[in-house]
Amino acid sequence: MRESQAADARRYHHGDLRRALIDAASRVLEAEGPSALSLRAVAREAGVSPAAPYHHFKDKGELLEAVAHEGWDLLDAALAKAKAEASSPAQAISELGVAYVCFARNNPALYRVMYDTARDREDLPDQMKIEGDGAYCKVRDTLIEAGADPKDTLDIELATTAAWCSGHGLAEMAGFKQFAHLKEACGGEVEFFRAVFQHMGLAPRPPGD
Amino acid sequence: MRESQAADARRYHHGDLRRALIDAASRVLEAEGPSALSLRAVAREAGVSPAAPYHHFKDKGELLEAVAHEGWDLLDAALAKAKAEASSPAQAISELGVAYVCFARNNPALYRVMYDTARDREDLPDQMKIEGDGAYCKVRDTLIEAGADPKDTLDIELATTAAWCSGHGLAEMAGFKQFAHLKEACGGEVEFFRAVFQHMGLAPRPPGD
DNA sequence: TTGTTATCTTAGCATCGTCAAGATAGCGCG
DNA sequence: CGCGCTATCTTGACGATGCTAAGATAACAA
Repeated sequence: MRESQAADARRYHHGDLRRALIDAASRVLEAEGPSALSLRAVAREAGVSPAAPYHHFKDKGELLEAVAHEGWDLLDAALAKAKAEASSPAQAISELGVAYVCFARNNPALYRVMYDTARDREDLPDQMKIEGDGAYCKVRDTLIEAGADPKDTLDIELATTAAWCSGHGLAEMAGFKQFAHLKEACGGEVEFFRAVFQHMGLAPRPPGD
Repeated sequence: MRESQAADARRYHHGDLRRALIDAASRVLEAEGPSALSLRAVAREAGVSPAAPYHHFKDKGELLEAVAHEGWDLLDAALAKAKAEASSPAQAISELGVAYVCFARNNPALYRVMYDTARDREDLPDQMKIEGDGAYCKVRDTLIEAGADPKDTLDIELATTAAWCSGHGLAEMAGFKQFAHLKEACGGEVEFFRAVFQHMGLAPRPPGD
């Protein structure tokens, strides 16, 4: 019997179509890229009619938002893991950056959807809000742990913004083959990320700051 | 003989439809945003049938590439102007960044098309090529003029890449209203850009580097 | 003038997002 | 158990999109 399944989700005819649609969308996204992510393709992948999604999402954008939301959660988890594994706050900053860019490189289509939907809403997801304990706050906290003055709030916010923008910029650029030879010269993609971050002042600089 | 009109452009029935289509696309883009930029809308704006563009562009992507190309030229000009007006090489670096972000903020839809088409080609336009005298090279030259060691080519390329990524990252983020209060606290949008760049090590740092 | 060829239009195809109306199935209530 | 209610899903349709094929048209070359 299906009634015993976990989660308080709707489970009428299909079971939990909302969940199934998000998963189907993620599958299509990974397999065929963002341009192939049509509502009808998602419905097809989930094995339902083209109009079925409209009983769970207002429109296509709302489905994408749900997919993006999962993406932000994944990114948040990746950053948390990187922070936890760092040996020092100074190292943590650099590792957060590397983890961020690696996430974007490993999930390029999802990363794109995340920012595209954010742009459409002219807003940012909770994970990047100044309040709370999202990814943005993880970066800020790490900067404070690394020695930034927690009392100079403007300076802290600016530094966090600078770090986030740097990571996002590199994440978007890293996909272009223009940088292939630089990655090679650095001895690998991750090493390339580290080297670029050093030039951004995000990696620990040998002499005192 | 091409008749007397200027430009060696095609001018059969319409005159110069290729040119007119690019202009129409730019107009649609500025007026209605990237999501409204359909081939049919552009044809409508130019006053021709929906199939007419296919005699001048292989497909929609090629039209967008043409629009993007003009965008990169505009961006290049904006950077050249900023560099020319800077009072010192160190200032020039910061001013290049500010000019870059301002361009993106003043032409958000165009900026989007520029990078979207570049992503589709998995390549970057000439303006960002390592060779030549495009925008990328302007940044690199300015870094050298500001004191970077021109012999350490890897370091130079990494520094240029870091600068470009920082600018792009800030350009993309600057559109979110999340940062409205930061802009206010800095006393304006441009001042906000400058402040972020300082945290990225792109603005001139008081003590010698 | 005549023929050629580039240019543009008309008509059509498959797909997309979305909606309205009908069918279906699980649930509560008697 | 039976009845109805309502959420869920399907069918069918509309307008719009990217793109193609076939025909009309106008500039050029001879």
